[in-house]
Amino acid sequence: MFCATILTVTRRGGDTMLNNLKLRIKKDLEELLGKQFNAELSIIVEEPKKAELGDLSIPVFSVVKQLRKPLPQIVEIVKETLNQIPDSGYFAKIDSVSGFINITLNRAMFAKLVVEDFNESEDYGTSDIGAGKTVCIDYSSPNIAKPFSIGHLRSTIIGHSLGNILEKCGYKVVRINHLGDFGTPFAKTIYAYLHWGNEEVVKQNSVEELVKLYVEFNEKAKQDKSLDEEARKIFSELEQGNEIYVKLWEYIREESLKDYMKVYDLLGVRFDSYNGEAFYNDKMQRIVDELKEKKLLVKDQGAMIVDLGDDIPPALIQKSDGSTLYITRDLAALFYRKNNYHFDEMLYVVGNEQKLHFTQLKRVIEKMGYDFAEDIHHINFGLVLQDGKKMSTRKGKIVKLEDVLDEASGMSLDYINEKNPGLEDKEQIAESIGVSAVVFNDLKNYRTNDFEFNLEEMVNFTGQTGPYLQYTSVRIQSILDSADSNETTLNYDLFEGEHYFEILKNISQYVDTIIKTKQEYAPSILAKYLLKLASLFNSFYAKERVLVEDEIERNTKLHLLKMTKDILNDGMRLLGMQVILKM
RNA sequence: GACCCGGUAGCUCAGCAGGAUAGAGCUGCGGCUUCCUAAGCCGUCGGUCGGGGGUUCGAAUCCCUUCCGGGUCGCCA
Repeated sequence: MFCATILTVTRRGGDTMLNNLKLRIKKDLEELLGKQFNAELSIIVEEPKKAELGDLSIPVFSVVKQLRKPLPQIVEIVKETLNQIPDSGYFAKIDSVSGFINITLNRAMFAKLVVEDFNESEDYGTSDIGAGKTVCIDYSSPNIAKPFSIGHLRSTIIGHSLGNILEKCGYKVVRINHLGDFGTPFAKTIYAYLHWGNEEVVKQNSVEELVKLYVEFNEKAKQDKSLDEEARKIFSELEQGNEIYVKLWEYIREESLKDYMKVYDLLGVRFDSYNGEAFYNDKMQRIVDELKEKKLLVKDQGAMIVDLGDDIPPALIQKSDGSTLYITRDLAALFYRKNNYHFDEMLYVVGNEQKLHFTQLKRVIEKMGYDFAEDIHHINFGLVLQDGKKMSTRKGKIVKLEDVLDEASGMSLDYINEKNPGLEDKEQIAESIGVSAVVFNDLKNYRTNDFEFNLEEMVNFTGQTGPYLQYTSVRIQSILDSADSNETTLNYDLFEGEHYFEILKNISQYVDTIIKTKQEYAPSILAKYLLKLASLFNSFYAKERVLVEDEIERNTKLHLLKMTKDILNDGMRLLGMQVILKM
């Protein structure tokens, strides 16, 4: 009877069953107790810290306070009331310990619900919170003519992963690589190429050579201040459509993109649009005009600015020489996206250091009188550190992401040669492990924090790492491969066992975890969840033999394993990791 | 100087819409393989939750203050 209700609610709300149960208990208790005492009460239903205490827990201190009755009396009243609610059929036991009422569920009954829900669901973990909504994500967005460094890693994988997670929640996702293919730095490269560049050499090794030229420019500019002036002039002319510069621009952009695609292929990252800053070159005047019309633009020290109030600095829209700035192009991009993709949310996966820029961007939109400022989210993230310092260079050289990925793959291969030398497709698998290790190492850390990039730790591939997840999945796969798959009935009583139930409970929380991950735009939430699930399985594996004689027991275990593996694989996919079958 | 972010075990990090004895991984130490992949599992050592006040029955979590580290603050992106 209740199964039906719960399953319906699950489909509709996208919550896990355990969470649903919590919410219902909360609501029912508040209603019944409220009626009884004519008071508005807020009941907390949580999970006890220690599993031995029970499956659900209700601290009653606040009730004691509000109703001004002795604690033991309140405990009795709440217990009594708990027995009256419709869900009480799920309770196997209700205890109380020093102000906490602990409920132990009828685990077999609960397990049946979870298993049935899993079986009936086509893609477990999906929800409809994003149905009919579109989200644009601006991520990766490297600056052209520079190597794809470790610094671009975070934006790329956080953005990619969030895209996957949003799709899982039913959103339509538009992935945008807002290439930094414009601006003064770019003009510097053009100047250097024209003056000191060698066409043949650049053709051979384009990006590397272009970077050399850019560096050379900056070194010479230190001596000769007029060079910066020259670059600004070139940029201004490029903006006006100077043919030579435009042609050069196209060439450099093409070559750089080719280089980046190698990394994107390695990571499995794809975009719907590669429209970079330059794309908006002819779309900015409209913005400037509109700002003028709305009397928001003022001249200040020769530049055109929008005043944003006392708490933040004004936004610089136009330089003294009339050329545009970063925010001008971002405004143009924003309106273009709003008009073409009709987004419900616009996410910018960009580092912490640009916080002010996005605050200004939102404020300008508000000042212009648009209501979608609140749909703009800066998905900020911290630095990648090495030995506590920003990891952009190593021995003075920029750390290329490709090199890091190669290094990780190489280490994986060493490990395979040591552990499983006979493995087929070793190189391919080593690459999957290495790349995924780097990806996971990033995503397991909470976004906004800086994190330590520790190659040493990745050499070990042990503990809270990508390979740990892959290994767990592979282990399960291996068992499933060697088992006959004609499933019969399951013995739900087995789920009374702690190590069974813990896994099952986690499985039931998958949807919730994904939704929370979306709400906080924090893939680390999903990453930590997967580690927990993998860890629970590995403990189970050490304790229980799966392929036992008893058919029903065997099938029950196999089914638990299959659910676990499906979630691990799906979760890894959402994070942008690669799922492998053997290692 | 102003604003923002961080400070939890030797190291890397969870926990922070207040709740039970503060958790993981790594490292160290000690165990586990006649049996489904030991990249695993189990045990153990290790903490004034930066310091000091306050609110509360109860604070790592909320408020104030202070110290330390990082970021940002008009013609870069």
